[in-house]
Amino acid sequence: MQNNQSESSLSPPMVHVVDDDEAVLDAVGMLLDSIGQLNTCYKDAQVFLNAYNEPDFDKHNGCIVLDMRMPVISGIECQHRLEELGCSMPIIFVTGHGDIPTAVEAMKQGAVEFIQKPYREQQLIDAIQKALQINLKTQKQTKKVQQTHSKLALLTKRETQILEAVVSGKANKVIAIELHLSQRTVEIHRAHVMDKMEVKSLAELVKIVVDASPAE
Amino acid sequence: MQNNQSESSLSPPMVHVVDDDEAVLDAVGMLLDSIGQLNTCYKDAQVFLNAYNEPDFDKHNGCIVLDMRMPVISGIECQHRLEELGCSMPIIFVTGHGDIPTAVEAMKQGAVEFIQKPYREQQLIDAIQKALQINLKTQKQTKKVQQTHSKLALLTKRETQILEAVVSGKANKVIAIELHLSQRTVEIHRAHVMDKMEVKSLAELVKIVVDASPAE
DNA sequence: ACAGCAATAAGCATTTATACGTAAATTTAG
DNA sequence: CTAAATTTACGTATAAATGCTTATTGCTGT
Repeated sequence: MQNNQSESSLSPPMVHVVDDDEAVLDAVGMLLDSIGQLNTCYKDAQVFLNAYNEPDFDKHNGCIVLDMRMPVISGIECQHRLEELGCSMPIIFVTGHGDIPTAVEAMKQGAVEFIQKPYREQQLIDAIQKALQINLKTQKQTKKVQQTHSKLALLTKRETQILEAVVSGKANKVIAIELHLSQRTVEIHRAHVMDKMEVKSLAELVKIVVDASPAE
Repeated sequence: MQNNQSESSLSPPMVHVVDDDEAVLDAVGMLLDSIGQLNTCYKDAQVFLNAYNEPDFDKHNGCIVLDMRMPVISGIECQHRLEELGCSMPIIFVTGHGDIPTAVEAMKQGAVEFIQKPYREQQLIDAIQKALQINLKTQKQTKKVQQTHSKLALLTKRETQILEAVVSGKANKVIAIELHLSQRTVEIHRAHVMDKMEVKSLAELVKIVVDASPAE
């Protein structure tokens, strides 16, 4: 297994715009073009989801602007499908005839904005900017966690055991007794752990391991 | 100064109801009484905030039902104040004449529900139940974080400085040079930090400090 | 003004903990 | 069977924790 992380944070983010009203779609597309923002437009949710499932589709770098009221697959439905597909891009909803329960539902599902038509262009641009900022932050965090997991995968069983004990704050002496080992053996495993995890201090080790743990 | 954290996770949760309409307030109070749910009613946000700032007020065990439209201090304003006061109780908004932007704003600020009047009683009960569940889940974490902050507040400037350096992984020797101190002085401050933070190992220290840091 | 206290700083000595280098034996998995 | 993993001994060096002591500063209450 290798490090297959591409440097997505370096490539420009894509804004995916989904709206069944072609006039709106074109307008938003041109608006984004005018500010030099990379974008792709989709005439309905199904077309977007199909594109999303293409192997070369970047599922994590950018954000999504979703119209609420669309035929066949609604914005909310699309949000749910994306959730299931593990999409990490923030969603901005745009709607003409929204009601409060729908807006609340969308926000509870994690939407970053819910904008009503008609809106000022700047309003949408601000929301997109904010969404992209959130996305950038998520990406960095996710990347770090994945890198830590790659390193953790390189540890042997014993090393993992020692790592857990060390991170939980036990002294080498204690670990040695608990695992029926000599102190020297613990020291060597510990040194290997520090090497493989690419850290120079216990503090760093604890931080990256805790960060990459279940609760987050 | 002592450990003044009570074992709130063991005591029954309190539902705080804030509504300027006395009829509504009484009705909700009785509804909650009828299902055996501990509750306190407040006739406006100021009364609630005053109670909140009483020293014996449990700031973390329960949830809050907030009316949106109230004189002097609105629901949203109250939410903001509570946020600033470090309140970790989930908020359920109830409103008669809400609009989408307000609802979206409330949800963005972390509200768990936004219910429109008139609502079915069961709807409110479900929301409260869900809020209390969320509260239970986050309580232990929040409690730990606040306890850490209490301990951090007991540190002197120097000790805080040393803490930061230690947590960032620097050796005493390095810290001594950077702060123009002798190693012995660093060792003493460090020992005081360990005492005051009530930890026995560097690993524990790093964990509680990182846990209680801005990014969370 | 003076005594008392907390914070800060530091020296000296001791013990414990951690980090490595060298060497070698055993076990395990491909 | 070979390579990687695991284990350990002996020894040295650096780092950290701790006890005891001293001293300066700045604030506080009488």
